[in-house]
Amino acid sequence: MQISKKCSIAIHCLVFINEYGRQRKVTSELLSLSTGCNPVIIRNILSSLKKAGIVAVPPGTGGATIEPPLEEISLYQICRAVEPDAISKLIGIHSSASLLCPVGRNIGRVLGNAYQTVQEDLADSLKRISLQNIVDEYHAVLAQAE
Amino acid sequence: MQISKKCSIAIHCLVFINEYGRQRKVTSELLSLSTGCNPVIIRNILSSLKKAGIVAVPPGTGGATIEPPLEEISLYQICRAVEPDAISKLIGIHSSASLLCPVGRNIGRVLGNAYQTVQEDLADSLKRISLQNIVDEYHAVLAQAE
DNA sequence: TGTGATGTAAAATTTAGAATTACATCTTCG
DNA sequence: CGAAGATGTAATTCTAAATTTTACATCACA
Repeated sequence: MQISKKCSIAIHCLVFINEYGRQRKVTSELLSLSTGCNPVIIRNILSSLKKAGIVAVPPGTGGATIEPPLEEISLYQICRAVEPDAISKLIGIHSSASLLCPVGRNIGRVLGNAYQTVQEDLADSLKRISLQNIVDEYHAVLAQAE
Repeated sequence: MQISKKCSIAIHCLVFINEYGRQRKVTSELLSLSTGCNPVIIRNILSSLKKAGIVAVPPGTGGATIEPPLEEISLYQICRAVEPDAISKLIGIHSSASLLCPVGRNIGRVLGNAYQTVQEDLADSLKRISLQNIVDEYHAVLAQAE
């Protein structure tokens, strides 16, 4: 029960800013048109990305730009910025187990330990993909779509 | 938005069956008491595990048993059995992107390609953990809890 | 100082997950 | 045979989480 589409929307926004940010001012309004979701969601996402140092948004006047070089931005950072505990809550654990049963009393801890490895593997996997990779992929898909 | 607690409940059931299945008949009623969730959910989960060849449930008389050796059952198999497309839908993709925008038109495919790698990594990670590992961990936690 | 932006809180809506109800079916035992 | 104790599953209801919307405060520049 966990990684929502916020992460995908964030990537969409970053690709868009990268493509068009030099030609025009990219506002949350514009991004909301391209992504098809509410401007408020965009603002929340940009706000999170800003706090993580991934984008800069000048106050008052608006218009987002990407801060670090694309190779240095990983999917992990994006995901982490937008949904801080998506990864730690990757696999849901039932909280209703009976304390009267030895299995019920301890299953939570057992699962937590086992899942931690998986979560670390997932984090590593996300760290290996950079925004640069995504942008390259975007251009490849774009070229092929003609 | 994705891996539900069904997977955890399934593991709970399997550990329980492994611990007590030799002494008594483990019914869905009993498992529902230990897990704290509805007998129907347990039956659905056992039914999925049965189809995947992980447990056997004699018709009519009831009482679940584990089929293959514990080392041969991976978390991947369990997860797969219980929620066939949890992994392929690990990270949500927004479907509302505008077709009028080049980014919007192609972002779905771009994200799909990028996420596929992540999904494969996750699957590999889940394959590396066996039910035997979980049972060992359970006994370790049990010993430590005294 | 008015306009076009962003930043957020709070409420409403939608959707997915989980629980419940209901009933069909199966096997063994009295 | 037929009642009892199980599972199998469809259909419905309930609940919690995600998403969207509304509303309004704030900021910079012309």
